[in-house]
Amino acid sequence: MADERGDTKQALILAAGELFAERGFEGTSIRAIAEKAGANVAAISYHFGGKGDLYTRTLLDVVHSDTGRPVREFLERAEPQLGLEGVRGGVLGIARRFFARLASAERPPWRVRLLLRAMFESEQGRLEEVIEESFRPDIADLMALARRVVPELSDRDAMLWAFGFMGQVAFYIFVREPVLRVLGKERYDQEFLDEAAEYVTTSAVASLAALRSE
Amino acid sequence: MADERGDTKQALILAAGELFAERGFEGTSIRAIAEKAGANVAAISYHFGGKGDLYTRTLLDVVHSDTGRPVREFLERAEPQLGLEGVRGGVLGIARRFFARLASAERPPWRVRLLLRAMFESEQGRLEEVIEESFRPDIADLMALARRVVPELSDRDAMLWAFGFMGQVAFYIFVREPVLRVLGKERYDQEFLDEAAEYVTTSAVASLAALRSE
DNA sequence: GTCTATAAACCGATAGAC
DNA sequence: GTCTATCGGTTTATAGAC
Repeated sequence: MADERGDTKQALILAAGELFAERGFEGTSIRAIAEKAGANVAAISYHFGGKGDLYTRTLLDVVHSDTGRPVREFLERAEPQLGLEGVRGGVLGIARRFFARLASAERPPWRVRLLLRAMFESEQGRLEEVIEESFRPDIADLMALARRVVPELSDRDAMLWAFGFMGQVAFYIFVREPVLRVLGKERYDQEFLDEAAEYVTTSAVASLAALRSE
Repeated sequence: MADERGDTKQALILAAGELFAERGFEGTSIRAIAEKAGANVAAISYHFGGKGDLYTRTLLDVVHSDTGRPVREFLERAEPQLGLEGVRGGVLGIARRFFARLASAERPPWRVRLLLRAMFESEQGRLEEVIEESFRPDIADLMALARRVVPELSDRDAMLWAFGFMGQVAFYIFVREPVLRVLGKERYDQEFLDEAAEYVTTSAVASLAALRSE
């Protein structure tokens, strides 16, 4: 930390993360990374050991970059018990924050895309860390949220509800291109993201109500 | 067809499809494909022209392999107008057929995974064909199904409902590894798939009801 | 800490024998 | 239609000069 500026190192992580997210691990060469980062290829071995270690580093970087945990934060300030009307505003806020990442300029969407890709390509190392530090906590938080409304919800039902919510949101990231094609758009615009967040919320609340009345 | 046994060719398509689905285009070498197919590397150039053309061929093969269109088939035999109770059985059947692909041995799950990967990795060619012949028709069918229950549904709402349904199902394929890890299972078993199909149906019907009463 | 030069392995493609 | 042998290019990684 004392004798390293960390400038090149950070530039490499940033460039690598973006390239890995868009082209995948195998589709990204260390030369492309170095070029994008304005650094030398040898710097990758020097700073990280190799391409695989750099990949791991980019994943950890995204996982630990405190982008905020919308669900957790809502849980902390919400009432211990919620009605269907009370939970709607919370879920909508969460959905909006998730969807905001898809189009935000300051926090580029490749981060969440990198995580999704890592979960998809189970081969390449460090999936363990992504699951335990990102996926599992998010699912657990969503399950807790569901139980604020329906306390007697079984583990299985709460989990299915959480998967259903995450699945709907994730869909817009991992099949982005087909969705945009069908929409006839070049990129997600704010209007569509708002409507999508609104619908996902409606769906989640309605599903919760259906689970309660079973 | 007359002077080719088609044995090697078919074996190559099958082996390539499975490898592309699991490791991606860049992560799969023609040597690995040839070995898995029990053929020679040169056979790939001979039969298809090159690796890229073989990839295209595997995609077209999956798209055109008439695995059945559950939604379309239900639409054809269902009443022109459906109540919420009437649609539930149909949606459940559709969901079950989708989920059955995740664990079936005879119709291997890598086919749908290959399609999803192609939609995710928008770079590699022939995405157009996958969208137009698989994604768009499925979405259109789902939208038509929604309108059997809520005829006055707007395009936007019908589409969001379709995306929501597809998203939930796709989630279990796309993030298979993390989901299995959280479930503490090695692979999807019939019991879980049944419960998941049941929940997705409940969620879809409840969402439809919510859209109708808005 | 940065760079050039290069090693060693692998890649896709194919010429040419059978 | 199948195979071996090989070409030319690219990959990751690193030794060694600065």
